[in-house]
Amino acid sequence: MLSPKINFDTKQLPEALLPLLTFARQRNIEKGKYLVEQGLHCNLFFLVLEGVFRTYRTTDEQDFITGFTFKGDLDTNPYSLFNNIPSTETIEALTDAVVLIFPKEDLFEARNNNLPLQDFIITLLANYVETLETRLHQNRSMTAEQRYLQLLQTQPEEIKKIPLGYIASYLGITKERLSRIRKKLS
Amino acid sequence: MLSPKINFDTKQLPEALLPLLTFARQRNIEKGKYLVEQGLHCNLFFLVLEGVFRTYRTTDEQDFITGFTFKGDLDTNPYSLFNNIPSTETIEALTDAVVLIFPKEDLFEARNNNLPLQDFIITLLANYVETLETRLHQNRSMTAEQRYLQLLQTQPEEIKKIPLGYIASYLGITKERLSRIRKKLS
DNA sequence: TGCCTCTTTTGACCTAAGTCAATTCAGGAG
DNA sequence: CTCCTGAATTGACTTAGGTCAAAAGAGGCA
Repeated sequence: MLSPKINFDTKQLPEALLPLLTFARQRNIEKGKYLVEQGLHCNLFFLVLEGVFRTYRTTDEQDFITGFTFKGDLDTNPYSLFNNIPSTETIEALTDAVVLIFPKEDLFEARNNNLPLQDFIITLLANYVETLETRLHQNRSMTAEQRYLQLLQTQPEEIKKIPLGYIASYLGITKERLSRIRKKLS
Repeated sequence: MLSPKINFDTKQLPEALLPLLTFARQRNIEKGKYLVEQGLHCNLFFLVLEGVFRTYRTTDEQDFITGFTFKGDLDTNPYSLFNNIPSTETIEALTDAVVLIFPKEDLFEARNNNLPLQDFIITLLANYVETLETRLHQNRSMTAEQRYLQLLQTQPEEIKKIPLGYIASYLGITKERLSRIRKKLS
């Protein structure tokens, strides 16, 4: 996810995004379908109205999950979107989902004469940088168990919907290890 | 570092930064001095003209190095700068250094009527997000030795100037381990 | 030249987490 | 209900990397 928990009630989108709303299309996404694909150009960003997504990178046949996206989160691959190059990761629906899609052309169009929108994007990215740096830091300073407990604490509801193997991949550990951690904690 | 290797020859700054140049102040920084401090508001970004910096986070008396900044790199704490909140990390000169400082007020002033500058910042941040995601990914998919080799390959010159203990911290390992990795490789 | 301090190296031992392989469990399709 | 398939658990064993403590280098400077 790029942004965690935007406070949206359909009409309660962030001010800066309102001008984009006329261009946005609501779409149903089937479980297992991709919104962004590693190797292909990412030409949208989206807001999750319903469902769960995972973002992952594939190397040597192996998937590494870098994040999850839940209801109320904005997501995209900023590197691909803003540099106009192929995406370095895949974003896949883990459940049937409903999203609000903002096509790239419209975003870029709107961006040209809309300073609040630019500011909004900058803040979003700056906050995401912080999220990533914190994760990097916690990966070194905390044990797998501590990281799992922390995840439970920050995302108690959402985490229940995600298979153990995916959570393990996100935490950077094996499924066996997470299984044992859960056993120990119960 | 926020940006790696800007192609600067004093006058070869990125187009978008030129309007900021009149506000920029060149300053000498003594070894050991801070440009940004964890817990304090970050009110600048800077370009390294000479010297080396390290960025680190402190928890429980322990420092964790999140990155180095070399000649030609831009750096700041974007989270603090753009949200106007205390910095989550410290940026310290590892050697005597010379930097070009862009004060926050001037940046924010210039940002208001300068779309190319906004675009430039967005690209910078999007690229840094990618750098961080790649690091996070490599921390799980590669061994300490592979990560060290890769660092050697991408920063062969710069790395020579940095004490072993700092490199180890950056790689997320102990100094003893890095010492052994070096021994094995020689 | 010699002393002090900081950095790096080396050795012995420990532990968190991975690997592999065999079960067990759970949910959907007939 | 029963079968099948993918997910989760469990056990036995291995390993990358950490910890602690001591020794060896390597400047800087009086």
